[in-house]
Amino acid sequence: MNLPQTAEYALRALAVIVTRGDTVSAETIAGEASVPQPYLQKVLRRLVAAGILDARKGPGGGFSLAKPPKKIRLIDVLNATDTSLPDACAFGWGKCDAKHPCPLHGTWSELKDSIHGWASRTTLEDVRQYADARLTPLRRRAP
Amino acid sequence: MNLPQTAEYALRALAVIVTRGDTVSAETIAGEASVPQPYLQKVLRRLVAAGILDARKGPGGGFSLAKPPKKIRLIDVLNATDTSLPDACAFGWGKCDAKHPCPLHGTWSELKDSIHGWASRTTLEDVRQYADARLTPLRRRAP
DNA sequence: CTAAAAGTGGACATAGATGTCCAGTATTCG
DNA sequence: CGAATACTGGACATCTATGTCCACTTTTAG
Repeated sequence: MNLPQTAEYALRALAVIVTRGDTVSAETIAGEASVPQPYLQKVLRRLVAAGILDARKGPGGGFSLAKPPKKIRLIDVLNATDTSLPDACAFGWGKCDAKHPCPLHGTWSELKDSIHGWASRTTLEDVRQYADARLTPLRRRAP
Repeated sequence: MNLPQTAEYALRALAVIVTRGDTVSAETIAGEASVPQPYLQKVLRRLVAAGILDARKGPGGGFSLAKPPKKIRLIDVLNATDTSLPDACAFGWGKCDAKHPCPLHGTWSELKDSIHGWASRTTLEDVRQYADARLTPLRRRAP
């Protein structure tokens, strides 16, 4: 019941990029996010393919967000990394809903709903704000 | 971000056993829960080893709960199947807490807490009650 | 124009989760 | 007692996620 490594790495990379606010090279991201660089490259490619990141080659190149942080929901990131959230009936039924529930339906729905809610509601803007508020507290001191 | 098959199978098996309320053979469980029997046996063994189920050999034998449903939390079932819930820092930091948070700490904690809460709070008694209320509505009709 | 920086694409390797099988052991019942 | 019923334990097969490597292309800057 964990995020796949791939998805976690994607989130780490995006956290680095969004807190920096501009273009960051794969090498830098790998260092800051403690991700093996060869694999990270592969993950970043997927985020580019999904339209979440822009890539720029050549000296000074790297990766930057392709849209405003507020427009990038965690669920978009998870989709881009082939990470499926709990969806199917936990009891293995093809049709399973409130009208024709399997024995696990109630219990399982609670979990599903809360995970889906989290992934749909949270955006990179939330990550940015958190990091901004908690990681650089000096900036916010009263004069 | 799904439960491992093994854990899901364990939950299915327990749902069958708790709704029946007495000893059920592996063959019956496999049929009702749509789980391949050879693998199910392996899963059931783990639940026995963890003290969640009792096993009885011989004709009329099978598996039954080793304790009252209320005493069996989902998290116990997950532990018995080696299913770890999200725990470590999503950013890869060794130390990461509210005082020294990584950039993902806030976002990640929301998810972790809700999954942990669900698994710790929910017991097989909840599953039993749900099944009892929703799956056999006839029993509950007014006279 | 050319050399260095940096991303791209795909082949290949590995480990752990999933799943099958079979020979053994215990228990019940006639 | 002995035969049928179930559970037990472990060996073995397979597939997917993870991870590495390398040759290639594009872009910048002098």
